[in-house]
Amino acid sequence: MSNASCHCIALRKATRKLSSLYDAALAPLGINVGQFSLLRRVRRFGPVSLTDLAEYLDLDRSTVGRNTKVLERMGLLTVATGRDQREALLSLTDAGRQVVEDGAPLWDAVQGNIETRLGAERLAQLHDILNDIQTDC
Amino acid sequence: MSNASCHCIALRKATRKLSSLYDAALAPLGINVGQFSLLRRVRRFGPVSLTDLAEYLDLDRSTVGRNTKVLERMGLLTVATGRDQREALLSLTDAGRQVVEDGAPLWDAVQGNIETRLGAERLAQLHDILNDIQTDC
DNA sequence: TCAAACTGCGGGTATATGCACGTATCTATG
DNA sequence: CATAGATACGTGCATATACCCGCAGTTTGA
Repeated sequence: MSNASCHCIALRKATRKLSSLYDAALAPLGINVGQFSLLRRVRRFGPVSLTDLAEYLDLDRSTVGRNTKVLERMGLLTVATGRDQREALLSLTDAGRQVVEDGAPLWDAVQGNIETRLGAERLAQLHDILNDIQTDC
Repeated sequence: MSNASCHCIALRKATRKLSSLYDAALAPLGINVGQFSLLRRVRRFGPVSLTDLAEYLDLDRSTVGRNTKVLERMGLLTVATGRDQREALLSLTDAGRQVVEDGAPLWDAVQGNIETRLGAERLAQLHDILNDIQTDC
């Protein structure tokens, strides 16, 4: 079976496509799906440090640091120093909260599209498999 | 169901993990899974233009152009001008062919691991779903 | 034949992502 | 209390990825 096309490449390809779908849906807000996800995490867990946020998002800390810089420049979140002066505590600005709120229906729409297209069963299969992939290392 | 976590983010996360697995396996060769995939395509279809290769890989042409530059710098492929002087025709060098050959067993190993871990059925489900995602736009 | 339309690329711009390294800060121990 | 070790970040480096624009070479239609 290993002669089949690379599972990794197939996954990457699908990820690009799916990302572009979500990105297109959120485009009216001027943010992409990664940024939307990050903002929602900050809304939910903020004020939160970069390290903790990176853990939640399962991304490298430095990646999160750079990604937040973009959102900070956009005025969607602020970075404050905590009691521990090393910590960069992230919080949403009013604009950031607004974007998350405005984005919800847009995100719901794409998410719903995907669910309709794939159906509940295959969707469950997908998440089950993805989960396996992530927990195997 | 839309309250579940974002399908796109889940896919991206799994893609990062899986990519790093493949990358680790190919690390002895000094290339990553994307580069390995590209080299194999060039071996199979070369000499091939950037535009055609981009189509095969389902990547943006400029992305492929940049990615090939890295491999060219590594001495794994060469860029020649075709009859149509605009075309950049890609071919593997001897070193490139060697890398593809040496990489085959390494790639087989990871690919096989994944297949063992997921099992044939779930693997078929995965590809079926990924295929759907890609063809829906 | 000659200009218009088309095509193939390169480069600029921007984000995403991870690793390695350096700096500032905190903490625990002698 | 001073210092070694741990922790939180930032930055440099490298690749991945896409979009847009402009240049140059090609093809085509009048």
